[in-house]
Amino acid sequence: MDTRRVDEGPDAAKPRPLRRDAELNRRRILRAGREVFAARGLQATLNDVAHHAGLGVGTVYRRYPDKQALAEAVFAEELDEIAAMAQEALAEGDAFAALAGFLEKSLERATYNRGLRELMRHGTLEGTGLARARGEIASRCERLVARAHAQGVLRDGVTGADVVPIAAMIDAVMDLSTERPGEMWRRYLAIILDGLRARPDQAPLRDAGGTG
Amino acid sequence: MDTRRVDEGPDAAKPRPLRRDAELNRRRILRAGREVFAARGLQATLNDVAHHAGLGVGTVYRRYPDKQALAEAVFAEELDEIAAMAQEALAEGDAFAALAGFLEKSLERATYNRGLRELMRHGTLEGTGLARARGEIASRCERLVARAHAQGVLRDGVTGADVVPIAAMIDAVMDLSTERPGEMWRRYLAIILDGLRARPDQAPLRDAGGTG
DNA sequence: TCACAACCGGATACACCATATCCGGTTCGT
DNA sequence: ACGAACCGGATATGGTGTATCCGGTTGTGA
Repeated sequence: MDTRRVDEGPDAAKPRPLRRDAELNRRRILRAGREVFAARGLQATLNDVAHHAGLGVGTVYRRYPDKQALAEAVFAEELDEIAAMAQEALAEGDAFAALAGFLEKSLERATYNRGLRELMRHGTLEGTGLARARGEIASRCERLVARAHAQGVLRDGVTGADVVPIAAMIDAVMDLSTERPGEMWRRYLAIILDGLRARPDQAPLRDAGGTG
Repeated sequence: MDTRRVDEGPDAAKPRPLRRDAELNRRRILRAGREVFAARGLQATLNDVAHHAGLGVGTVYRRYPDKQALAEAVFAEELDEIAAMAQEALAEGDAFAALAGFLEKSLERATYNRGLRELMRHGTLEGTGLARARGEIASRCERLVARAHAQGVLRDGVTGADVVPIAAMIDAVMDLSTERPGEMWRRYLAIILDGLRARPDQAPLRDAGGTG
């Protein structure tokens, strides 16, 4: 029997604070994870992360039972930062510029973050600890789009759900170039944004629903 | 000394025709390769192909020393078919419709062909047997674009080199949906095409050159 | 200062996978 | 009918990512 927790509530689950060195290492691991996943993508190994953090593999595995756990911790932070960008965009006056600016800023951040890009390409995130942040981003995109529609600057039929595919498309352009992504993607984002703008003579945009 | 080839030219390199059964199997393999690469992508194994062809692994390895060899044979055919589509498009009167139609048709073909999509995403193809077909497609795209410019229907600054990134973008949309690609990509192709169309008030398209 | 729990390191066991070969048996071509 | 060409697929090989284990070290509270 474990007597140390006898006075905590039934399901307290309050993890005792880490020893000082352990806590320091936890941060090191998180930071290394961010850097390694950004540089080499999600396929990077916990061994890679450990080495990059200057720690042993065992140390990493003790703190994060597997890659999934570390990845969730890392990307929860990053997605929150993107959610914050969306929030800022909601403050801008020109709704089209707000939407465009959000896309540009968030994609710019993704440029040198392979892990983030792989994540947003495979989408779902259901059942992971990232669902909350993802939902927040989605709902803010929805509002961004609604605002633009209200101002009449966005083509009829455009939806908040269009943001993810657009991001995926730009990501594909970044992937195209060997080595570093470069700035080519901005060209294509511009093209897409022009296709999204409301125009007088416009043909109706085809249905958003369907098989995928 | 090999007396059988004594009267062929210095570097004749004319492979003796295959035995009937071997030739039959060669075709079976090629066909199976097409189907398997289309369904499961380039990561499919030669063992997979062999099984799908109803043949032993050894049979496949004898004909095609490795996956690369088979893949080149398979995709040379497929790229030639796409090159033919571009050729047809060059005959159409309306140059914008021709370009749009070519993109739509070729991407439609890619929809259910994972291997083809992976190929066009990674691009280069340099140093493979596919470089020729790729070059043919590229030059026809160039002509398609030039024609559209001549008719004044294409936005200033659009290049033949834009075709590959556009294809990559649509491919990314197809990848987004779990399971079969569906028809969603047509929506985004429409958006992009609208962004490509010449318009009176248009801002100049940003530079095509650069780091990638 | 001491004692012990918590922690560290990284060699290593494990499981998985694609690749490619080898060779006894079979079929084709002459 | 004879030999060359061919077939089949079990299996050797090498590489990779995952996760554990345990002897040695360090932080912490008494």
